[in-house]
Amino acid sequence: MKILIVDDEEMIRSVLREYVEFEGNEAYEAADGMEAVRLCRENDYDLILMDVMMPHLDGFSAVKEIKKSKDIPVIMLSARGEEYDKLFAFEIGVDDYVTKPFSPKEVMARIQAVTKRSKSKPVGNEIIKFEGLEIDMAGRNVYVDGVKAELTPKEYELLFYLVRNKGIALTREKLLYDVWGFDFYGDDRTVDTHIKMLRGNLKDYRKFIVTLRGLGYKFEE
Amino acid sequence: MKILIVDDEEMIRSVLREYVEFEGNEAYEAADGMEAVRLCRENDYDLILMDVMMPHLDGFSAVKEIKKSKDIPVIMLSARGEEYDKLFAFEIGVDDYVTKPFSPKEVMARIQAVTKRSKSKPVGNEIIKFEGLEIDMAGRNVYVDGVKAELTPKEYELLFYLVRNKGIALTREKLLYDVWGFDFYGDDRTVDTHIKMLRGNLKDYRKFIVTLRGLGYKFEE
DNA sequence: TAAATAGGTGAAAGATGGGTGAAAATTCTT
DNA sequence: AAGAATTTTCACCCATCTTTCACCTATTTA
Repeated sequence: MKILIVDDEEMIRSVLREYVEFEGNEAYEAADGMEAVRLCRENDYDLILMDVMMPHLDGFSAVKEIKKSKDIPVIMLSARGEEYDKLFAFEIGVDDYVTKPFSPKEVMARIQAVTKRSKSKPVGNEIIKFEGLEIDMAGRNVYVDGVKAELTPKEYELLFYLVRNKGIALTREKLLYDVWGFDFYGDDRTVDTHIKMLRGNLKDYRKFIVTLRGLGYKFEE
Repeated sequence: MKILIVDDEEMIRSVLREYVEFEGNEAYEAADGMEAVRLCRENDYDLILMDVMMPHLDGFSAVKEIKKSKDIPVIMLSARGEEYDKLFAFEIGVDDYVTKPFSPKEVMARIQAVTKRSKSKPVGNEIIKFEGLEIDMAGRNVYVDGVKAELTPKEYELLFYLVRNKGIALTREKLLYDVWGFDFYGDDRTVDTHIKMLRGNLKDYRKFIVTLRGLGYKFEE
């Protein structure tokens, strides 16, 4: 098993590495969220141990970014008393979390549990329907009145994001950050163009994508 | 929640029943499509777990028949490798499907997902009410006696700000600074005009926006 | 009561924002 | 390497929104 350890403290990384390797795994290290994201783009890991508080890019944002392209189990490491939203953690797909200071043994036990669990993780085939618009996020399929709509990758991402946040007003900035990624530094109007394309592909159901003048867009049933 | 389990194998039915009841739901059983259709005519269920392959009347045909009169969420149970037309499943209104052999846990997760989805239609967004005035900040919606009020961006911003600070006296200067932005160097009376427009759009509920002579405005319940 | 002050109002000029199409840049295929 | 597909930028245009301002009415004060 290839395990990526992400923490800004060299000491913690080396302690974890020792135990991870002792159990017969390969350990890799990253000193902050940014580096973790970069490494995950280029390599495949079986599990990530991710600290919450780090310079440059915090653990949550990093996980969010990584989970966009790869579904890797994640265990968060947080300092005792560090307040964070567990529900939020669950939403972005964190599998478990450990509070510092932790015993390495405890971490190893969590690793065992998570990897065993994720192996039997079911694949979702959830189908969401809005009138004649059918959306299968897991299967990356969208049907317009029963006919498969051929969307580009960005269009799928954008639509899925809008649907996941249906009824909520989303600014262009938020869309760019969450759909395009924190590292996208481009024009706001990029969103407009993709919305245009998406609307074109949704035919009659373009009505679900509502423009909020002066703000952005939202998906509304 | 009343859940109807439809499968010709007694074993599968009882396993599912156990889990369904464990989660605090009422379980009902049918051994084939025909029986399921009959039961649905006479009773109301909140969800149906329907096997595809069954004697007398298969799952698809049964669902098609049931959906004619009642819109009940359906999760299909299909054997691995059983080939069937997913598009057809979409069309007749199947909400999700699970492949056998499945872990009961998996099925329960799907049930949760499907029911949560159909329940959370009112998006769970916080809607603040003042008599017949409903305000949904996340969704950028304002309803006056149930009718959507079409506000301009500034009007939304202004109203939301007033409501967030309800009961608090706000000077024109503070409103300009917080709603318009620190970099706005314009006339005080701009606020007046927007208040006017806002009041016009709130109809009877204009009364909530109180003028404080010599000071500014406040929102008061 | 008259004058002074503050807020309400309507109209009109000016600014802004978003849809759109096309072209440029990038990425993916062959 | 060339070609195709996709993403991104950008400028134009029009509808909408914002802001100002002059005038009016209401309230307060002298």
